[in-house]
Amino acid sequence: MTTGLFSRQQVAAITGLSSRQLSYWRKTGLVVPQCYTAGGHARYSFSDLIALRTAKRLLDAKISLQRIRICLQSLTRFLPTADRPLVELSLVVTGDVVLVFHGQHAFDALTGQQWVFPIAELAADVDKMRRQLPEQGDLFSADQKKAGEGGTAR
Amino acid sequence: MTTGLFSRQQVAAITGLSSRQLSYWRKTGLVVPQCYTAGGHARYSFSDLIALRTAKRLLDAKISLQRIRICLQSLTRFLPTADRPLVELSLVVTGDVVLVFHGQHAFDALTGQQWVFPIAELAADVDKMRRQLPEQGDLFSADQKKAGEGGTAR
DNA sequence: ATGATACAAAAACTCTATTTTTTGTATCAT
DNA sequence: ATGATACAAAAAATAGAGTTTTTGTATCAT
Repeated sequence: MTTGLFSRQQVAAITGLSSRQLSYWRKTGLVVPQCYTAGGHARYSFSDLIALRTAKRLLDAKISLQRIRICLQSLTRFLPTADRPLVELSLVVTGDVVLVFHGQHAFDALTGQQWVFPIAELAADVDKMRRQLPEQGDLFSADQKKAGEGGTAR
Repeated sequence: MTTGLFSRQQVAAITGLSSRQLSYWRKTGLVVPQCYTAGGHARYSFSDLIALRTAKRLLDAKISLQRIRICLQSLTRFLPTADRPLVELSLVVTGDVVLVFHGQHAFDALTGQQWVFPIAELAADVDKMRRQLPEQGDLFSADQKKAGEGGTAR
């Protein structure tokens, strides 16, 4: 029943995008409808809708079209298995960045930088530091005595 | 035993920060030691170490001091319960952004924008769109017929 | 209705020059 | 050793002019 392909008007109504945007995005290859009528009119599939919706969200999040394109480039570069990133992946968008979460990893779709500070790592750091202290044990106690002036500090 | 307070040298050795940085950060209020000796010498607590370490990580991640300060401001604004964000919270840093994860929410510590695209939401959107279609049912089928030219499109 | 085109306004980007921040090095007093 | 200070180099932020991109509006042909 709703195997549907959607016309421009419908897509505009559903996604909140303007006709102008749809045609420009089509022209520039950002989101291209998956099929056309014999008459050459665009017909958007459901997955197209999702791509459009995602792109609009990115736009609403102040990510410019140019950046969205960069995202798509690095996404297909880093995740070649993803045919249509805007459809398949989940993104965290904020400020200047589009974060992509993929399994254990997270990376910035704009720069490709893979860079995460997981909670666990911070906890591990505390231990690491604690373990580092013995090396300083000598200096430490020495200074502690010398700095006895500090006295009641706690 | 290791209830310790740490001297400048020790802190520098442990965190990898320079003396200059420690004093500048102290002076500008980025990370201030929790206590001083009677002689007026800084003594960093363990939680100070963590704050310093976190700040250094942000620096290494190309977040400038100025941005780190902005982060701290919005963090204490958005999460007033967090006394020392650099110690308590876990951050995801990438590119230009410092993401803060706090329970279900995530937001950009730089802009304060709270903006996340969870996977679940995307799935829900699909349903939402599907539910929106009936409203367009009339146009839809009408257009489908008219656009019968499209024929074999599937 | 759709698509193509043209023109103009708005938004975003680039590049450069300038200013401010941050850090290193060195010196001095405690 | 620590902290304070001063000077200079490096890094980052800011401001502005000029360019490109994106979008709205309108017109026309199918």
